[in-house]
Amino acid sequence: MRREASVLHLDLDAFFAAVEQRDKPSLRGRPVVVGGTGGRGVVATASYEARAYGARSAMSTAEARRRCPAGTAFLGGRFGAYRRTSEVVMALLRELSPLVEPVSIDEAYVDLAAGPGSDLSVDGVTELARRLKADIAAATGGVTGSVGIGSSKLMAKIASDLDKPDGLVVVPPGSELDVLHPLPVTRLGGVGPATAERLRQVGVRTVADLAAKSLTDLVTLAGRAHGTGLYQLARAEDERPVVAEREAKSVSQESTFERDLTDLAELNRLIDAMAARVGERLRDSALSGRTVTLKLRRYDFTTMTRSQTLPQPTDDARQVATTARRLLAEAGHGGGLRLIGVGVSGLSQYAQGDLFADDSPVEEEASGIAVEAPAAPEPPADRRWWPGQDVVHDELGPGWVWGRGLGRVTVRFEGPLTPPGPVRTLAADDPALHPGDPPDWRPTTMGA
DNA sequence: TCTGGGGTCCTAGGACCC
DNA sequence: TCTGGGGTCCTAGGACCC
Repeated sequence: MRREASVLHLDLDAFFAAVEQRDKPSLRGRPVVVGGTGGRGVVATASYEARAYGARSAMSTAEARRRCPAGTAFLGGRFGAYRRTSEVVMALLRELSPLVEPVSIDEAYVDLAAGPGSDLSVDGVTELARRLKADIAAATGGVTGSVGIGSSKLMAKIASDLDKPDGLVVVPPGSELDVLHPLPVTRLGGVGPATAERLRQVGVRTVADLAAKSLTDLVTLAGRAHGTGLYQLARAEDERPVVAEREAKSVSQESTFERDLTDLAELNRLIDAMAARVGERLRDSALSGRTVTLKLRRYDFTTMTRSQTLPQPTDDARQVATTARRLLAEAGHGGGLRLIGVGVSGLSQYAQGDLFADDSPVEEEASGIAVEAPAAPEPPADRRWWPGQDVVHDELGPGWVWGRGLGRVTVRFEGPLTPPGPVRTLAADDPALHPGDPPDWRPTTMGA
């Protein structure tokens, strides 16, 4: 805990949904749910309008559909658009200080004490946050964020959560415990459902209750590391530094299927495809790893992992795939699998095979698909389109997919800088309709 | 039509080594 | 030769986060 409120936490509000509402004017002010739109999808983000009907992150999309009224937009994610917007925000944070720790695409800590601004008084950081929020909204086309500032990561994060959305809370140094102690323990990072239930059983509901427990009690209850952590957080003791660069510890790829799969050849082909993507990502980041992990989720949702550590690190898709296939053969797949994941951990900087790797196109071969899989059947025309997708029509211009089915696709033709636009239903195989790029939300100043 | 996908960190037991 | 102790690696699972 520092003597000044010099740690800032930013949390963008309902971020995915906010980007969708920016780019799709007809959705502004209306309920929007972003996430998996298939039968086994879950909600990634619900707009505040959708939250009013009870839609929540991590809820199954089926449940959100039950709760939300007709006309609610259920969209798959457009991660390229989110990433671009996030980069604009992170760049603004780096103007405050070089020490910026992104936690996720929509969240970051900033160490203001490492920045050029010297006024770390409560008034000073409040004014800084006010300007930051205005800059973010202006640069992103209206995406808002909640800012918390305090004497530690703990307090900054708690503060940003106190007044969502579009909030600004500074916890003055010295008042940490006044803010912390009345809160439910579940507001502390690291207290999830399991820990909350155990704490409840010993009469702990608030952070003040937690602070009354002895270190020994908490270690017994939650384990050595976690118990010690809880003991300190309850006292606002938090010395965790803001860390700009964190090295990746693992790279993985997983997929839940629309229906449970039982066919070994099909499962092996999926392993190959996932291994190919993992290998590609490893090589993109110049990493290789020694431990290959296969994750399986069975028909009954029980989850297991099987791993094997190789003698040498690898970034080779074939080696990852071969290892994962063997792990699957040993683990079995009786009853059917709903999910498979392939991952590599134990990472190091340099790929062992790099010096000798040919740069011929091994990837298709490595995936196994070109070698032994029958050619994937061309998906039906309407399967090319998914809700929320950016498209462009040769005559009608840019727009986005509202829905699809029965050989048709419904598109709304509008963009971030247009008024709400018209809806047209087209043949799914309309040759004039193409996948599009995320639209630019910034008004063009030069002729583009 | 229950329950995504990408991660991190911790624990615990057994193997193995000194 | 009847019983040690510590350290590291590997594997599996669980809790948690966004």
